[in-house]
Amino acid sequence: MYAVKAMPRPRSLTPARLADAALAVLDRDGLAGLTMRAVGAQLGTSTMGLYRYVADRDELEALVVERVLDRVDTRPPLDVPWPDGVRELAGRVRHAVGAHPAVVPLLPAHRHRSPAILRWGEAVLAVLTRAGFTGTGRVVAFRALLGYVVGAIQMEHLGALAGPGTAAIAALPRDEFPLLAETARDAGAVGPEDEFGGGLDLLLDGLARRLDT
Amino acid sequence: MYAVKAMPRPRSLTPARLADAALAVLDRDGLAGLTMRAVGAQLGTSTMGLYRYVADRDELEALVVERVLDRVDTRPPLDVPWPDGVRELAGRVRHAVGAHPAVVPLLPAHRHRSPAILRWGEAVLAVLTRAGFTGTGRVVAFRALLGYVVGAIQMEHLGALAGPGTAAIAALPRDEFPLLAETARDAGAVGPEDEFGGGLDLLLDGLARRLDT
DNA sequence: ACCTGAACACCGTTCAAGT
DNA sequence: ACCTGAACACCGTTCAAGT
Repeated sequence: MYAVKAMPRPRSLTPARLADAALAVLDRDGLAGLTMRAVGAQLGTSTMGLYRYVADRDELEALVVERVLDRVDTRPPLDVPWPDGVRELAGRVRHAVGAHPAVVPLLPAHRHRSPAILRWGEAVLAVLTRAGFTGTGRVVAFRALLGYVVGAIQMEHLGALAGPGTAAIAALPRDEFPLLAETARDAGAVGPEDEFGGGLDLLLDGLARRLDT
Repeated sequence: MYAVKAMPRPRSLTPARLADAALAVLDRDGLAGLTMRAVGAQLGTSTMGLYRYVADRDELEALVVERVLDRVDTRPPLDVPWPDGVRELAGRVRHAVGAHPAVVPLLPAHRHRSPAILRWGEAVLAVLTRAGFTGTGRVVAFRALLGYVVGAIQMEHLGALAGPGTAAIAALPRDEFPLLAETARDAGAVGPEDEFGGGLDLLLDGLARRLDT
């Protein structure tokens, strides 16, 4: 009979539980409320307990970002025309982020290291490659889509034209910003969905032209 | 002879000097180093002295953002074909931000309230309007351009494909992210200038198609 | 009127101590 | 091995006091 190794005390937390708690705090109290102390309290453990699972606050943020993005389905839709495939993939990210808007300010800084976003990027590239993009053309296409999706989602949630900012802009001095005021008024007729989709369609049309020639 | 009002002691600072000092700190020490204490030290005044010119840290950040964006020429280029006009305006913002990359993380939060960005938006709309865009089509065009410019500039400086991130991505497990690895390798042949311009051209082509029909 | 320094209520994180 | 609380070095900001 072998000597039984002394059982180490089981860890009381899991990365998943930590991520859930941090996201709950973020949703409830916003980014300013997301502190190590608050997450500790949310879990009923000491603040310092978190450091057993996470090296620092930065890693906690990465965990929250991943918790949000991990939900997006990253299987490439290859059974539809490629523009529809791109629309579908872009829409999935937009939808996942829309469920937790407080995470938006964290996205730019943590995008690189997110496995979920990497999987999503691979899916976008699968669709683009199937469509016929290669080499530097594919690089530009991919970067443009990524840039647009990142920027548009941010605009939607930290909104200038859409959302609460619209009214403020529509009230701008008409003599100094006549076109901006007019455009803000017109913006009322365009929902956030159409705004996101409309801009994406512009990009997709531009991409389609590259494929023709 | 009138009684001379007691001269109030002249203010020792100006908003411009404050903005300059804050930008100098930001350029030197990065966003984490931009503190009220550091800016006070930079000016040789007390920390609390700043509060006479700025309500809080948020306003200090807005001042820095404005200091960077105020340099962009916002006269609409109406003497060239409209796509060139848009390229020119987008390039000016990109150039101004490129001179102070540490300001990038501050842009999304302070974009709305920046007079410089409003003037820039007015110029973009002038070009678009001259090109023939109106109503909701103009709204979508404007928002798409804004979203792309914001997103692409952010990508360039917090970079995923371009910059230091590229090498990391190129070293990804080839079996899990084959297309991402391939694309990152191809990205070496595309400079940041071409990447920004190439994506913008896609958008402009899409916009041109809207005008034809 | 303008500026200052001490003090307060927070942070993230180090570290020695508990079980 | 795992968890804790006190303590440290920072923040932004309030407030009473100085000239």
